[in-house]
Amino acid sequence: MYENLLAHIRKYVNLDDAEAALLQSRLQHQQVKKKQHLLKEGRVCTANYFVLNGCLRLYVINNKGAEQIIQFAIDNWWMSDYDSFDRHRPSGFHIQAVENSELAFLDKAAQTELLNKIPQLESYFRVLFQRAYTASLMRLQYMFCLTKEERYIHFSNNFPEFVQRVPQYMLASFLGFTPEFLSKIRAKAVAAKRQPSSRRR
Amino acid sequence: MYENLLAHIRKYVNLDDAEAALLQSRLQHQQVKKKQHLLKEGRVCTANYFVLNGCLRLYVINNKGAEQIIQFAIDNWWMSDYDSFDRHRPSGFHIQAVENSELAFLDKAAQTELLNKIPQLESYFRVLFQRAYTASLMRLQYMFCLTKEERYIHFSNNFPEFVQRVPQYMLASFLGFTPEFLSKIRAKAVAAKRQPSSRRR
DNA sequence: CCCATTTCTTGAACCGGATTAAGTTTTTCT
DNA sequence: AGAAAAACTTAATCCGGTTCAAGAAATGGG
Repeated sequence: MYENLLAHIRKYVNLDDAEAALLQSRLQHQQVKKKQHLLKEGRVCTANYFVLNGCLRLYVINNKGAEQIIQFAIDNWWMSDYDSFDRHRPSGFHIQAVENSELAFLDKAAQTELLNKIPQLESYFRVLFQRAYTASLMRLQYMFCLTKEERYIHFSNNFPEFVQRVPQYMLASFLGFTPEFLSKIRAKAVAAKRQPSSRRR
Repeated sequence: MYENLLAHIRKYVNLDDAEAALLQSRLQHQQVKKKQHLLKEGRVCTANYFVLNGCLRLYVINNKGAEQIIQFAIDNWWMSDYDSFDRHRPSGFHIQAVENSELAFLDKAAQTELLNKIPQLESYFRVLFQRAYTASLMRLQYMFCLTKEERYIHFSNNFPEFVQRVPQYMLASFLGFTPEFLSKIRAKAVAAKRQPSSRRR
């Protein structure tokens, strides 16, 4: 059980058998069906979720009542509202399954205990948060420096499998534009493929 | 020396005298003048900087040749290109002093040694990166959900001192719009203040 | 297998904010 | 103090992308 998670942790730090056993004894397992919520706005986020397989999304409802996707989590990613989780404050986010998913999770007590008893986990999460922060700054850079069309092209070149995996309207939301505009970009790309010479005129 | 930094660390974790002494022995000190660079695009980032006082900015040159500010660091903030720093890869960023600033910094060897010898520092940085990541997701949320004018108003309500501290064209860049547009927003705000009743018509 | 729901597409009208260009004010340096 | 550089303002024009509306296609649950 949780072999994928243990393997993921061991890519970054060493865990002896006792530590792995302790960790496994505190991990909880959850199956969620597509569209099932793990967190709703106004509730306190009580878990740090690890996606064994499947896909989650974290989103807000904006002032026009529309869903705005802030983050996705796929296989081998952690997801939580860390501010709500750590400080026991009501969350402004929703977390929902995009696909039927299999999750491992730690509640707050388990997370705290494990960080105390297994110092390597502090290293593990330090590295993960450092990378998540770096990735998030890169995302801000793309938001600032690229047009919406360029952002879509860049993203679909870098994560072609992911583009196949989620509905287009969710991808549009994540990239910061409308589904209608994404349709237009794709229509343009198809037209360009059909008559490649026209791109050069 | 470095009392501010030690105090900052001790807000999050315990450090005994020996650990504090070890840390201080590895910290280096640097004064930088306004506009002086700490990192230029194409170079490897060799330090993790802590701002004792002053202000730094991290920016890129976009495809139109203009500076795009990604992040600021003021008193008691760490700043680095962590990807470049950790993996010894050429950076795509510039780091420059916005004001004359006093810095403490750790080079890669010192950072590695200290993280190994003082496990609490892993906890300290884990917490800081977790918060930085959370803050960065909030920033993405504002980028997605607010108009540029709303973003300026929100930011200047939340960080009024900071708005006073940096040139307007840098603030405009950080918030993702042009200096001309910021001028327009401010002109509008002044007009509204002069004739408050007109806001209600 | 079929109906309901979800997702995707297309086009016309519109708008938030960029661009360009010129002038003004403020700061800095000697 | 005086000149140069840096920072800010204003206004006209333009465009990337949204909004709105309606229909078409795909998906899925009973």
